Amino acid sequence: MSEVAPYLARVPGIQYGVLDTLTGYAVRRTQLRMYEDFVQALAAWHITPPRYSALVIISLNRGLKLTQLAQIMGIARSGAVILVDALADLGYVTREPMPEDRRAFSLQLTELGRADLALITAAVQAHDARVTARLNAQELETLHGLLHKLSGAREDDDGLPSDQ
Amino acid sequence: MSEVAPYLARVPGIQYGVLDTLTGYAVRRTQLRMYEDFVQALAAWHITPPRYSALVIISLNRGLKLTQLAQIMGIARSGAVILVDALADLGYVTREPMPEDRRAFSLQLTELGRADLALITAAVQAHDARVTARLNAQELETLHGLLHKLSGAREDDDGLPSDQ
DNA sequence: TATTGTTATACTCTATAACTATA
DNA sequence: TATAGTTATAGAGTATAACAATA
Repeated sequence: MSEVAPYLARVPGIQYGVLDTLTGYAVRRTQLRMYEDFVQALAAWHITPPRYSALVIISLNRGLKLTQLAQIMGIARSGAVILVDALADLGYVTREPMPEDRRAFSLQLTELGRADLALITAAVQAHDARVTARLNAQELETLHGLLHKLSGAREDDDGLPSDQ
Repeated sequence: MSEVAPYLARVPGIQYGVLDTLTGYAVRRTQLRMYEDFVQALAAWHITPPRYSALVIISLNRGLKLTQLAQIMGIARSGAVILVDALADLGYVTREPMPEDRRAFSLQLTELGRADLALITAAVQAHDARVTARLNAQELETLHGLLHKLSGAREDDDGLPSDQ
C-alpha cells in the first residue's frame, strides 16, 4: 500500500481559501481524479489516456503519418515515436511504407488493434460513465458545452471538420 | 520556436470520434490549456500550480508539518521536501523547530512570502479570469458546481471544515 | 535545403525505499 | 517500534538537437 492518497483529495479541517474560487484548481482536481481512474480501469489493457487517444485518431484517420499524429496530439515527433512503438509492441499498430514518399510511413491499425479497440472503447466508456455517474444527461451536456468554451474553441469555429 | 503546438489543440479536418463524447477527454483538454496558461502567466514569479497551492495552504493553515502538507496535496513526503525547498529558495517559507516534537518542523510563511503571495494571488486570479472570460458569472457558478460533483465531494460532505 | 523518422540526451515530476534522529 | 524529514534512485513523460534517408 502506498503512502500517498489520491491526488488533491480534500482533507477535512484544512482551509483552502482562494483555491476554492479558482476554476483552474477545480479543473485540475477533476482531471487528476479522472486520469487516475482511467489508468486503473485500463491497466489490464496497458492503455493510458495518450495511447487511447492515439489509437482512436489512427483508427479514424487512415494513412496518417507519424509527424501528423504528433501535430494532432500536440507532442514532439520523438514522443510520437515512443507512443507508436508502444502501440506496435501491443500489436495494435503497424508502420506501412508510403510509395509516394519513401521517407514516411502510414500508420495502420492491425486486425487485433481494431478488434481490441472496440473492447477498450467499451471499457473507457464504462469508466467515463462511472466517474460522471453523479451527473444527469442534461448536466453532462451543460458541462461539455462549458468545457468546450474553455478549451480553446474559437468563436467562429463550428467544431465540424473542414473536410472529409 | 518550438516544433510543438499547444497540447491537444484541435486540428481541422481530423476526426476525433468517441473522444469528443468523453468527459475525461474534455476535462483533460481544458486542464492542459489552463495549466499551460498558468505556467506562462506566473513564470516571472517562478510559481507553478503546485507551488501556488502549497503557498496558499501554508498561509491559511499555520503550524503545518511537512508530512501534513504532503497528505493535503496528495504527494509523497519526498515530493513535499522538494516543494518546500523550492519555496524556501524563493525566500517564501521557513522551517521552524517545534518544541513539542524535535523531529518535525512547522512550515511558516516569511514576511516576503506573505507580501508576495498577495501579488501572486492577484496574478493568478487575473490568469483565471482571463482564461474563463468566455463564461459569464452564472456559467462559472454552474461549472464549479458540476466540477465539484465530479472531483470527489461526497453526498454527505457539506464542504465546510470540520474544525478551526 | 527541407522534411521524415529516429536516436541521444536531458529535464521535470512523481514514486519507492532506505537512512537519521527522534518519539 | 513507529514517525518526521531527508536522501538516493528510478520510472514516466516530455522536450531539444543532431543524424541518415529521402524529397
